[in-house]
Amino acid sequence: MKGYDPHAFEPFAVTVDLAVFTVRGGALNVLLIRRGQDPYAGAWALPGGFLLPRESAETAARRELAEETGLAEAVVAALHLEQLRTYSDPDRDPRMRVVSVAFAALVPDMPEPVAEGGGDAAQARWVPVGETGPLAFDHARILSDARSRIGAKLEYTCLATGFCPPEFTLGELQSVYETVWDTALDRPNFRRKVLATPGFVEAVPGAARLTGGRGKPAALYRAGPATALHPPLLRPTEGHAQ
Amino acid sequence: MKGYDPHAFEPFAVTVDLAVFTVRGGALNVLLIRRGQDPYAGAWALPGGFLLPRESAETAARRELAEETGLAEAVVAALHLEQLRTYSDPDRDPRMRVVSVAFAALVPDMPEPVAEGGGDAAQARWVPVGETGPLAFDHARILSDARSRIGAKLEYTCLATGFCPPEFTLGELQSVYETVWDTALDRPNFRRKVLATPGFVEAVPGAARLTGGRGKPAALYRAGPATALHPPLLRPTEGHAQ
DNA sequence: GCTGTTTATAGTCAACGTGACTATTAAAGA
DNA sequence: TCTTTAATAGTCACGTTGACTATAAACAGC
Repeated sequence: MKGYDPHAFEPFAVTVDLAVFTVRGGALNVLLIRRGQDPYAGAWALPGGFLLPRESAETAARRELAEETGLAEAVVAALHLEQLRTYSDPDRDPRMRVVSVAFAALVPDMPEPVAEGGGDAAQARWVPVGETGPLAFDHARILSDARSRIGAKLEYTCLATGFCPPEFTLGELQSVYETVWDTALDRPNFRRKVLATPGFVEAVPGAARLTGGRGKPAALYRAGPATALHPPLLRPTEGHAQ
Repeated sequence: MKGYDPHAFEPFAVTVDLAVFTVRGGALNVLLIRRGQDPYAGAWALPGGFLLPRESAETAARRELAEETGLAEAVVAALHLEQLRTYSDPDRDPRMRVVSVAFAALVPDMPEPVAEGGGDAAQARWVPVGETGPLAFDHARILSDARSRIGAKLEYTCLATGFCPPEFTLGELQSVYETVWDTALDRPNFRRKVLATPGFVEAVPGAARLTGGRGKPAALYRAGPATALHPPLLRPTEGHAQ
């Protein structure tokens, strides 16, 4: 089955689809674009597009992300981008056979809703997950898969810092967990756990942020070199004992 | 970028590649086939092949698995098959642009090395991971990714039973963990943990296997309905405290 | 049969992580 | 100044886990 006779295989179109998440106003938001073209014209969809002839899926995903969000290439190159899975149902696109590699990306809360790429995608905006209406193609399914993957990975990786600006307080980090998991966490316990995990966060030498907040000023932290969380930070009320 | 102008995208070939694992003789083995055709002819490779026009990647993976192993369709349909990730480097195939969706599969130790599918693949055999020489394409990378994914999933899922026959002893289950992780586990502690996890295994009503073994006969268990392991069964010596 | 080996199973104990709290400190707003 | 809000410090009991020891039930060899 691995012969390379040109008639032995079917040509497919290959796309990437991106579930780009951010935490905004106490809710987990996802980036959606309004489709301007034929299948599902006018519907909201995840950003994405076709692979160029010499692009890998990851390269294409970062390119699309830069185009769609208007972020600088250097910023996009540093973002957490994770391949989710590939969707290949024969009928997932009404027109033709399209195989799509889905990615999940995490970005800190961005100043403006979003810029717009070329003249192709009509609009782009942040929408709280759960308030997205029906989406084009199987994008609701992709979004659902991405959401649960991100939630699960917060348990045993350090990627929560990907939702935070370069310097952040432990309160901000905790609210990332609380927003993604949609649960409340005990503040002292969260703090104890995060600080007890070597390399998760590291204190910024001097400074404590006074201005905006209306409580005791919090210390600032940066993301540390660790990527995994051992032992994991399990979310509560997830149908398990202890 | 999501227009459907037929000239807007490049056609790709799409394949599936399978990392099929089993535990044989105290080692984790992977199923390899010897390529009979042009690119990398004579080299060992993971089984796989092109998607048929109306197949999803998962359907194609199960079809290839059945063809390559000679297992009955019903058996293949019940196996644990998990999408790993998609490999899309532009140069991963020297001939053309091929995007491959990789899967990992777990099978119990099978009686015979393996049957052979059509007349296409020259040979198929089980090889201990780590004793595979160089592999065709980027299959060494895929195998490596599959191996670490399987090892990680043993920690927080119940899929270890996928390596076991329908009825098994706790000693056999433990040796699956020990083989995949390549570490020794304390037997009483392993037993306590497995039995304390509701739905992981359930005792077979009557019977204890006496024949083959040369110690006290062990009780037989079946895989239970649970799929997740909460709290996880963390592997030791993995660079973390406790 | 007896004895040693092998494996399964039972049980103990201390260390650690975690959930549930309470208390204190330091800012902003009334 | 007093209240409110949030950060930080600290306590305590419980459950899980790692490291052990002990017993039971088979077989192999003498």
